[in-house]
Amino acid sequence: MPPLKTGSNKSIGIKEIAERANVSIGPVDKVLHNRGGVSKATRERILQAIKDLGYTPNILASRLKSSRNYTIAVLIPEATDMIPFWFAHNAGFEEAVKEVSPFGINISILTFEQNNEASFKLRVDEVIHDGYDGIFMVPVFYNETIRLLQHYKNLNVPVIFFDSNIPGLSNLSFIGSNSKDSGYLAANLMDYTISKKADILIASIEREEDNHIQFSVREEGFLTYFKNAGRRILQFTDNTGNEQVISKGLSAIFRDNPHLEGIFVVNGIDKIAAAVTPTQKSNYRMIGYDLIDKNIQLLKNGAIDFLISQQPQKQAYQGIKLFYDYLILKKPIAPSYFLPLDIVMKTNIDYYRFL
Amino acid sequence: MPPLKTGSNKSIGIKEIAERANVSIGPVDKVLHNRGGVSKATRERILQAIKDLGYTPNILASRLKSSRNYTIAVLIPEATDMIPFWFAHNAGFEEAVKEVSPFGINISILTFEQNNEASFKLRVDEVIHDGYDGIFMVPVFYNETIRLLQHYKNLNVPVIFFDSNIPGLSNLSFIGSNSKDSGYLAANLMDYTISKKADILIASIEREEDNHIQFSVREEGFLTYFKNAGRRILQFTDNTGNEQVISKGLSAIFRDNPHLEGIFVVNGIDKIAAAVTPTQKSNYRMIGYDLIDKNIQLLKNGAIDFLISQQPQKQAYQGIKLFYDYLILKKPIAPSYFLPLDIVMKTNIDYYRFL
DNA sequence: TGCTAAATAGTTAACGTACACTATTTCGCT
DNA sequence: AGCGAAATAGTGTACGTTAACTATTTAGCA
Repeated sequence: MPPLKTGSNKSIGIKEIAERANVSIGPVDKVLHNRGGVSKATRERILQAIKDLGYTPNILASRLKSSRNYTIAVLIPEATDMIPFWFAHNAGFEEAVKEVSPFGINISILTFEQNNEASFKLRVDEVIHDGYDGIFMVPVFYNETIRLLQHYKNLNVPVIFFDSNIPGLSNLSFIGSNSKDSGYLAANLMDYTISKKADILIASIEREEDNHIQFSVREEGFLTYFKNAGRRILQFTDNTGNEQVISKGLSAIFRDNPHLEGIFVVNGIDKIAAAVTPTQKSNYRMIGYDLIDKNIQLLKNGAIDFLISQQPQKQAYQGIKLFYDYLILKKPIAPSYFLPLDIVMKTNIDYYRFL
Repeated sequence: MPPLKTGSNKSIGIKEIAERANVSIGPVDKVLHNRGGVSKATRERILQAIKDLGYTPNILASRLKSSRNYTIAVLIPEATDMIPFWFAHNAGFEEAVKEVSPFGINISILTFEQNNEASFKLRVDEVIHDGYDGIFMVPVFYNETIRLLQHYKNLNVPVIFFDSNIPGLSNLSFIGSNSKDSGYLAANLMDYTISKKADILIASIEREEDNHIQFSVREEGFLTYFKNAGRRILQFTDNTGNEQVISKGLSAIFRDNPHLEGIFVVNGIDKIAAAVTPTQKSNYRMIGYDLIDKNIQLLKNGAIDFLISQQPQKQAYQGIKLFYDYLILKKPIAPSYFLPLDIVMKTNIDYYRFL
């Protein structure tokens, strides 16, 4: 059998289609870019020639000549010691920029405080004022997001959400993972690792600076799985952030619930896991979120059993490449891209530490 | 804080470095490509100018002009109904080719029969005879692989292994996953999902056409985890491929081993799972490999609990992009790239069905 | 009909690089 | 010193596209 070859050899350029349409390359280029100034008849002929010859633009030559630059504004919460989650995206942005910058796509990273609408508004003002060719953002605050969208809708500038979604808006696309499914998955995994009738604790940490909606959707997914399963599900919510307090609270729960075997931690698993002694831990399975350094440490030493990762680097990487697809390659963009929910444990964590 | 901008604006080309080195672009180009014909002194000056100005070649212009083409031979076992695993790579190859073909990288897929060294030899002959600019291959047969490597070593043509590795050879790199770790991971997962002292069965199907080495390494990793764990580990190997026979064999094992709770299937989990009745299945956890269609079906209907994926599409995609990195961007290539071992279950499978 | 403006079509100069080709310099040798 | 070959340096064209600019045609109107 003959080997399968890819790629075409004879390149068909605007010169060829000009020839076939009996015009010079001028009008061809005008047609290709909808720049007007071409009579209807020749336009038709050119269009036909393009179809006949199967013309595909040479993006190399195109980029070389035009050298139009696109700057994408990346609106992302600021990573802090409290919320190190947002650190992870950087690697993805870097990698993506390396690939697409020869094509004129660059990014401006604009951070804001996750719990501070004013700081978000400031950035939105900036983005509107400075004028970007694309927006890649976490739509944390509804009203300001709307404002940004409305401004850029008229300008036909692509806005893509990531990490969390607000459905029904005029953004071009969303890339991230499905929070509800992630809760459902966690429940499924939990179900496998504890005994049939054991109780489960849902633990969370209430902090002003967090994205509550996403967390409650995780919980919703988790609860959906166990609906009518006849398990007793307990709740523990801390709002101090103090390890001593958490430790005390959990100890009381452990004492009062002898059938408890699993702990699903909606957020801040580093705090929760640190508040559980190794002796206590040996009786429970703990599942939580996010491959931040602290959590990886806790996973490795057995304080955490499973982490579910939303692959932030990949979100960043793929997201930027979506702008490349849209702006340079003119490819159609799907309304949403869901990345896999990775199950990470002690024995496969090392493979997830890089992009 | 000012926004972080990426990418440089003022482009420095060979013209600029020529100017700074007080020569015309001719010698600059010669130096850049080591084509000789430049005196030592001017060579030094040019090199210095390149360093001073931080020149990076414009790959767009470079590609546009030279239009040198690279064809990569992909040596991969033929996918069949018996071994559908190799189907999965196609999507990855396609995706990668789409991205790199503007840069002149194309592939020729050459398939061989996995259990037939003669067919492999034929392909090696072909690859040697036709002359390729890169080889991406599954090194199934040792001697022929050596022959191919020796031929291309002198020509400085990059050879990259994928899926399985033969360490210590002169290939440029390997991309795939670590089979031993995958067995170890499976064991870890199994340990979580069955009770403390339960027995485990390791099941496999012996077929001529399979890659035995990889399978035994999986088993080795699995056994390593349970070394000294005090669990009883049973073995079941079928060499008929007949569902009836497998079913009988398993039933006997189930009958004789009341403490059996987990089944680790090294290969051919579709056959094994199909031979277990739903009633029987309710007593066991089953973990196996490969996201082939049949297995996905079985995972969805509960006949399989966990699948470990080696991400064949991703291997294919990343592998081809390695050639792009090496041949076009002249980036250094690491000796090995290990892809994550994904844990897939009913509740996250849908996110793994695409690349 | 003749003139002008508007509409349409054609020409051309880059973009940064590769490389073949030509021009100049260097240097050995008689 | 003068010649020619070898070594080195410089020039120019093309890759396919963009877009500004120029040329031509069409059409409106007095």
